[in-house]
Amino acid sequence: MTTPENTGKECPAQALLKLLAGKWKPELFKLAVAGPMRFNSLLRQINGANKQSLSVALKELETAGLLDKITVSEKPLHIEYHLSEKGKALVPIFEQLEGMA
Amino acid sequence: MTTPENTGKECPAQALLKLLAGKWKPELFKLAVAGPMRFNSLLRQINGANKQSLSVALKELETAGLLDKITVSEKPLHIEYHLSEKGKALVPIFEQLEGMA
DNA sequence: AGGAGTAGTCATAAAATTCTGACTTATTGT
DNA sequence: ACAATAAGTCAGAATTTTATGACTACTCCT
Repeated sequence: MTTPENTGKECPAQALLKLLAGKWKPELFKLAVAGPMRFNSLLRQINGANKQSLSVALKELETAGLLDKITVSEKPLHIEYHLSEKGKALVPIFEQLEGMA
Repeated sequence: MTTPENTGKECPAQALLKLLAGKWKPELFKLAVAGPMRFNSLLRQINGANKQSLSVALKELETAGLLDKITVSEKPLHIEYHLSEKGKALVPIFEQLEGMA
């Protein structure tokens, strides 16, 4: 018993909920559904957001496998964040949530 | 316009997500699905939880209309927290989330 | 009348999240 | 060569969330 608390059997939904509820996350998710996103654009279009938080949020969503980070090696050479398959699977859940809010 | 940012058109899912993701919330929700809950019992059975946070969490869930607070005027005279209809409507969403976690 | 149980509140403290502003690295346009 | 754009990182500050421990008020049992 190295950890007296939370010894494993935690709520499975907990982690996912916390991930999705973080600041700017739902915003990002919604935008990702609409199409590929780019860092600096997000910074401009999401009123009030700051680099740091967006950066962290994107990284978390990516780590969780909800977003794919893609380097586009063309013309202006940039990075795009796309909704992954796993991310798309969450869309109906978001819709239900919005439906009952 | 006390708040210069987030002037209205926010993600509808945002608030609900934040509500559900707070500490002990999923735990409480799960227990509420299993049956009526009582304050001191929760304090004992939820390892690591503290009065204050539970109190606040219950109040928030109640305010959001997910739990009903019922005073039982019988024998030992106590209070019970029940899952409301609105709360029950969230159950399938939780299940889906758990399914993909 | 005294002790235990139930359901909290309150002020304060510690911890986690989010924000700010300065700085970085690489690519592109003129 | 220089400035702008793109995509960040970093340290420190401000804010928000959670946790602690002490205390209240009411009921129940003996």
